[in-house]
Amino acid sequence: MPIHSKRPTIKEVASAAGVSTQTVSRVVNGRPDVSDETRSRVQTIIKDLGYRPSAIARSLIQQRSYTLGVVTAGLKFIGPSRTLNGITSAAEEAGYSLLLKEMSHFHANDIVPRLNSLYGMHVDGIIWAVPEIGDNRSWVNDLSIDLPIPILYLAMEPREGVSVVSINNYLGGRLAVTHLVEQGYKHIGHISGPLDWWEARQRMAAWKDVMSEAGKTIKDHHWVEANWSSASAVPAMEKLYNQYPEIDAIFVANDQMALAVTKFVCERGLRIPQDIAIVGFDDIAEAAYYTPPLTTVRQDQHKLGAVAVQEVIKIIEENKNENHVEESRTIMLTPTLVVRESSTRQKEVQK
Amino acid sequence: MPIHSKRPTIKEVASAAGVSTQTVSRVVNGRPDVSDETRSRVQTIIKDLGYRPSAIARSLIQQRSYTLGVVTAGLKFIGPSRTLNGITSAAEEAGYSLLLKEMSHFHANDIVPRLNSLYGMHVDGIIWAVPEIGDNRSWVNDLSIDLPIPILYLAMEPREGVSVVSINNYLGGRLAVTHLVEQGYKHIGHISGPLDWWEARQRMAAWKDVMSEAGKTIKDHHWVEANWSSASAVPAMEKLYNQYPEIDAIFVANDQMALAVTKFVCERGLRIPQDIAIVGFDDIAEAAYYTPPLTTVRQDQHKLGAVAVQEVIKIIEENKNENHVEESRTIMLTPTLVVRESSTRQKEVQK
DNA sequence: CTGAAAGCGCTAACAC
DNA sequence: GTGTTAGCGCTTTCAG
Repeated sequence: MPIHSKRPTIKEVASAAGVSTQTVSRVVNGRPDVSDETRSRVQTIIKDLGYRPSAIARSLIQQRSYTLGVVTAGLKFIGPSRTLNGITSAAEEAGYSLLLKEMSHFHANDIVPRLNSLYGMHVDGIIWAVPEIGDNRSWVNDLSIDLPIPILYLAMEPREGVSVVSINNYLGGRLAVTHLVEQGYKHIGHISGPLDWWEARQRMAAWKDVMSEAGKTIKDHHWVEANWSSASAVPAMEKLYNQYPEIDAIFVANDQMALAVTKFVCERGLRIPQDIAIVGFDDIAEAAYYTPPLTTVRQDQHKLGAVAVQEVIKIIEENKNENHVEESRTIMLTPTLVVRESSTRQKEVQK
Repeated sequence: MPIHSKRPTIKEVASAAGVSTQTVSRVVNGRPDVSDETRSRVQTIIKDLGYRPSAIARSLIQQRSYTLGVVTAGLKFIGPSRTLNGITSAAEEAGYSLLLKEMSHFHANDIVPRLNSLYGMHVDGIIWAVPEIGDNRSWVNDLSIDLPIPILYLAMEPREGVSVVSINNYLGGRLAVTHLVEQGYKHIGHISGPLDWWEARQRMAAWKDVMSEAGKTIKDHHWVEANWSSASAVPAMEKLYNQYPEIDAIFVANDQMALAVTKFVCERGLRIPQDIAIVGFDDIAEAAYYTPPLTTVRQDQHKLGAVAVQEVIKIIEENKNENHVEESRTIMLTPTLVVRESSTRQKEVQK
């Protein structure tokens, strides 16, 4: 029993079994060209010594680590975690390990050390799972930091020459606002996320577009910007309600903010959805348990992560073909509307 | 400009600079014993060639990877993610990389392949961040899977011979129930988490203990078991309310379930906290925006993760001393009570 | 079916 | 200051 002993090497196994390291290697890798007798003897020794092959020595010689680098941000929020959850399960399934880096803030632009660190550990590909905010994507076409491995980007505006997997936030926004229009609401306001976020801009653009298609004129006092948090939505909602008293429905850019809006409306003695309808975005697990249950746009962030892993592995495999020309791809996942009580003024609910 | 070219090696840099690989190594590692002239020449070449040192080759020779393995579960929930967030930031600060594995379910007992995989990648230590559930810790004292690197366990009952960092759930439960007793509530029920979880049992034990210390007799119909989710709390609360109609306060084992309880109470036309008080556990970001804002026990899961990293690194460092006897340590973090409106029947709120 | 030699990219130890 | 040698643990290649 190897109690806190040194790591046994393939050499030790070989000499204990009276064979060459080659043969041990063959056994470990399940190669067919070993006699059954030798195989079982070696396997016994491996067990006895507690031998575990070194994946990094293998990576070094094979120039392939079966490891993916993941760069994320904001794990304390549920969105990025759900995505990471999708990444881990797809990676596990595909037999890849994951090297994780979290940026300390969303805006951080010290990209190069992260990239170098991952590349130095011989990752076969990188998933850049930090959302697009401000100019934090300015480096993607910077040739000086180009790496000989693929990088797949999540949650950003599709771009020429890079591979991207995103959820279609614009479509999600359209689903939300169209639903409110169809329910007969006339004065539909918006509480947006921080507008340096691409996703927040997409959701807001959808609100504007659907409203003008419905023949309404958007005014500046019909919306307020907040920062995704429940806390930020309180003053935002107060401001919006004061400057737009006719408001009878609100498209809130995420469910956390919708919770605070619900509280505000409830405290004013207004009824949801009779006086004011609310539609959120995300479909967090709690949304169905708000009072009343929240209509919201469901985005499958788990799938976002899983697809990212599959795509980056696909690119890695393709690049093994010498004469393969790497081409970038863009995938947009489609969100869906989940109708609950917070927005159904009319009795005939279309589920 | 190295556009998707091969990884340049130290040898190529050396010959391009007309020096030995040793000298390049010295420059890369910032050793002082290189002339300024040589250093700058080498640095220029490194830039030009886009050379990035191979961390795994370095790990191989130094027998030290500056990488930690993290095994987690349930990233789609906010608790484990907050802990992981603490782990990533502390690891980053300490200069360690992270290899992440997520168990597909909390109960999973295919421990060995995970451990071997991490060990095979030469991690210097492991943080086992899966909560203790059922017998999913039965292996910790199994000598046959003992590794020559330290494993630090999170969120489990302290045990002889292993290092553990946990939050004191029992104390947290005491804070919650004591508060309700002090507020003058007489019929304090409990909705527990799944009782195969150590943390759920601790919270429940605290409820029982404080109640009997207050001279109350706990009956079986005073509590119901649920499974942490808002969804599970709906039938649980219905059952509890029916079987215990005198109930005037509830200690709910987490904030998600407390949300559903809030909704239930609200829909029955009962007032919180006048008719029924609610205290949760976790202090998720949204708890302050429930209607009414939720009194809850704050556990600093971010810190839990950060402390885990610091501790495991401490053990790694200590083990470098030949004659150091590894001793296990137990750290218990202390939760705090956050009093909000959902439990303050008396006007004089002690903040 | 099995083994010997070479080397992945790097650094420790020692020489000069 | 700088170079040489050896080797971390493994797999590839080729020989037998």
